[in-house]
Amino acid sequence: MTTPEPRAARRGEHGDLFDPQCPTRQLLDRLGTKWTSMAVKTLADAAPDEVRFAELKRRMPGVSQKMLSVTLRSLTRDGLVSRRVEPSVPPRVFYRLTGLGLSLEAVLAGLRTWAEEHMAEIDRSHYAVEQEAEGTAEA
Amino acid sequence: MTTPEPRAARRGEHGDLFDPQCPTRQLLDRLGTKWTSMAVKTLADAAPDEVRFAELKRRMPGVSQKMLSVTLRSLTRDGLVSRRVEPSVPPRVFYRLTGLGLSLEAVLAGLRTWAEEHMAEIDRSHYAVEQEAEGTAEA
DNA sequence: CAGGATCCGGCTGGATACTG
DNA sequence: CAGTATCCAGCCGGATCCTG
Repeated sequence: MTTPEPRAARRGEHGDLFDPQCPTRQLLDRLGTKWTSMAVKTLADAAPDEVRFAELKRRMPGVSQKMLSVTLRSLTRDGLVSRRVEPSVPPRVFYRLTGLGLSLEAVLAGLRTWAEEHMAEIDRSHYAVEQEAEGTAEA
Repeated sequence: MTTPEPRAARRGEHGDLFDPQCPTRQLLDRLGTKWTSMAVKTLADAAPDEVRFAELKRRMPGVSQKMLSVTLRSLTRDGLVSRRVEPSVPPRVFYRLTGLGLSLEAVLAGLRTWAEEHMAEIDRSHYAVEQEAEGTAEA
C-alpha cells in the first residue's frame, strides 16, 4: 500500500518544509492541482444532486480517469466531497459536495470573479511589458 | 460577454491546453506556483512602501534567489507588481504592488480566511477517513 | 462501471556558478 | 546588489493495462 500521507500535521509530528501552520499554503497546494477546482465547480453546479463517476468525467473535458480518481479521493479525504457506493454489479458510485465543500466553492467563486474581471488587464500588461522591452533593446 | 482576449490568439502561438478562455485556470496556475502568494502577501504587508530584492528575499524564508527572481518577473509581467531600478553601483531595485496587485491581495485574503477557518476541519476529516479505513480493513 | 497499479515524459523548482 | 544561466532531482499528471 502506498503511504497515503502527503503531509503530516496530524498529531505531533510534521515533516513540513517551512510553515506547518500556514493553512493558506496547504489550500493553495490543493487548488493548484490541475483538476481540483474544476471538480469542485462541477459538483457545485450539480448540487444538491449527486453525480456518478463517469458522468463527472464526462462533464470535465480532458480529465483522465486516473486524475479524476486521484482528485476525488483527495477531496473525499479532505471532507470536501462525500462518496456513496451502491453495492450493485456493476457498482455505482455517487459524489456530492459536503457543506465544507460548498463553502470552499464560495471562495472559488470569488476567485473566478476576480479572474474574469482582471485577467484581460493582465493580458494587456503583457503587451505593455513586451513593447517596453523592444524599445529598450533597440534604443 | 466580452471575450477577454484568449491570450493565445495574440501572437499565434502559446497553444493553450484546454480552455483558453478560462481565466480561473490561469489565475490558479499563477497562485499555484510556490512563491507567488507569499510574494504578494509580503509586498502587501509592506505597502505602500517599496521593498528591495534582498529585503524581500529576507522576508520570504526558504525562497531561493532564482525563484524569487522568476516569481517577481512573472508578477511584473502580469502588472501586479511594479519594478523600479535605481541606476547606481551597485544597483538598487525596488518592488511594490500595483493597484491590480492589491486587488488580488484582497482575494488572497479571502482564501487565507477560509483556510484558517477550515483547515483544522480538513485535518480532522483525514483522521475520520483513516479510522474508517482501518475499521474496514480488519472487520 | 469504478478505479488501482505501473510506466514514463515534462515541468517545477532547488543548488550552484557566473555577470553588470 | 540583483540578477541570469545551467544542471538536475523530484513530482505531477497522462496513457495504458488490469481487476472486482
